[in-house]
Order: sequence, then structure tokens, then C-alpha cells
Amino acid sequence: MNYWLIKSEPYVYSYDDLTHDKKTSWDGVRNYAARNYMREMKKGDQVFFYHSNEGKQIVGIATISKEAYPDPTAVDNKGWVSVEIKPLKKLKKFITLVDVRVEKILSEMELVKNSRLSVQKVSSKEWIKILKMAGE
DNA sequence: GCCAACGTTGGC
DNA sequence: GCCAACGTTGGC
Repeated sequence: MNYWLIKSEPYVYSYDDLTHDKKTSWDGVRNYAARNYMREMKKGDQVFFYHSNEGKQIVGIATISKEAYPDPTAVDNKGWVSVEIKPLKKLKKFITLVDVRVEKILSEMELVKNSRLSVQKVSSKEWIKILKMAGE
């Protein structure tokens, strides 16, 4: 199983919105690195849900419920894809960007190194560490 | 194929 | 609201 992190601005689509909707199609991604990660996602993979701009923290975990399929919102043919995600659980304690920055093991995360990438890969070591920090 | 110009993201 | 970082576009 692989671990991932996706970012969303909470006033556009928050983790609570996902909880309310029960599932959502993660579409509209227009970045090749992000697209390639989305193509690698397998059903059952777990995903940290990060709120960018407002909050700047990991607030919950989602799971991949449908693997990559052509993004219905794409108007060109550059191979953009969507995945479907479902909420798994909200974290007991949210993990802020500052929390990630000060933790040595997490300092190599794309969240720190390439903050603009909206879909990121998380190593199992990083995943476990963040869960522990979140009291899970 | 290079690179300047431009647009977007996201932290501050 | 500002601006640095990054990705994309398009002229040459």
C-alpha cells in the first residue's frame, strides 16, 4: 500500500465537506507530477488531507475508493485523471506545517521541499510518524 | 532547444 | 496583499 497527501483550500473543499459528501471525485488537477502520482494510486491507499492557505495543516485521512480514470472536466487530451476518495477518519490532533517543518524525519517531505505540488507521495516512515504525532 | 515572459500557488 | 517559487507558453 502507498501513502499520499492531497491539498485543498478549505473554503473551496474541506475535509468536513468530504465527510458530508461520503465520497468525492478528485478532479481538476493540471500538473504532470501530480497526475503521475494519481495514476499510481491504488484502491485502498491512504491519503492525508491537507488544508492549504487557511489552516495549513493535515486534518484527516481519506482512502482511494476508485483508481485513476479520465478526468471528465478536462477539455484537452493531455491525459488528466481523477480518482475517487472517501473519508476514513479525522485526526485527533491536526498536524500543522510548522509541526512538520520542525520534525527532522519529516524535513524531506514534498510538503516542505515542494510546497506547490498538490498531490504528493508520503513514505511509510513519514506516515507512521505523523500518525503518532496526531495521537492516532 | 533555449529562455524570457507570464500565470498560479501558497506561505507569510 | 505581497512575493518567491515553480510550471507553462511561445518567440526565436
